[in-house]
Amino acid sequence: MKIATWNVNSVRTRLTHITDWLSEHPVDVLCLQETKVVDPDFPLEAIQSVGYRAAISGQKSYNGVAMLSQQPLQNISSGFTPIVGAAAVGDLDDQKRVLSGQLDDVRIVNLYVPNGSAVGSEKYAYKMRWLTVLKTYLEKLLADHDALLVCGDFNIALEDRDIHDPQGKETHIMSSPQEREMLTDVLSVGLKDAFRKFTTDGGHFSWWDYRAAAFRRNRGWRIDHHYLSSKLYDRVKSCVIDIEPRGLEKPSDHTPVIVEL
DNA sequence: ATGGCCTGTTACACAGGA
Repeated sequence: MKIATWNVNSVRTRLTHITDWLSEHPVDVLCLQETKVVDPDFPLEAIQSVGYRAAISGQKSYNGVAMLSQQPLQNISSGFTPIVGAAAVGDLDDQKRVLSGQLDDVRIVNLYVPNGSAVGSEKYAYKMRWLTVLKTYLEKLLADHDALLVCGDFNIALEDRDIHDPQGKETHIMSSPQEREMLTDVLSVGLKDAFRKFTTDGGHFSWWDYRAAAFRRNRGWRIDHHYLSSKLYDRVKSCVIDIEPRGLEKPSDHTPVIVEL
């Protein structure tokens, strides 16, 4: 089984990149983030034309997640609320960032973690609050599903080897010590990084800034991840980053990351 | 040289991204 994650920065603008990629890489499930479209306007026909169906949770202009799959997913759930209850979630499900579904025995969670804007900002506090609820959400899911895969755009690079240049990391969004501690705490529920099972060196990234020729110079960050429960971590065969779509005309600033179970 | 870009919006500059 192959599962991929890709922040496409607008599903409509990136539609041919997505359908071309699926035709060349027929993964079982492709998890998308930042679809930036309300559900009635999701480009379903184009997705269906390459043999996929879509579970979607979108909103206008911002955020939005989708799961494209060849076979129908089971037990699709959107947001934190169905798992942890409305009281714990508050307003956090107003932004569409969480989608989950099951394929065979594998429970898949697709996440678009808040960016956080700048360390210490209001959006940064929102990111921390969101991650606190995420931990509860994953704890509850793990209690019912020992084969759990949590993927998406985490907007956090956990280690210095995940950044082209760790200088200034203490105050930079995505690498501040508080963010790293918070994500480490979330993963302590029982999840491990699939990519680091196979690749230990630096220089491997999933996002490059549009500015300053960052991709050409490989000045990137590894912020898109697949985290696996112990059962799946033992079973995972590969985890690779496909940098090719980042080099296309008018690309997303992120590129797909693929696991094979 | 510490900035450079991109997307969507009842847009015509701005918010948000990372």
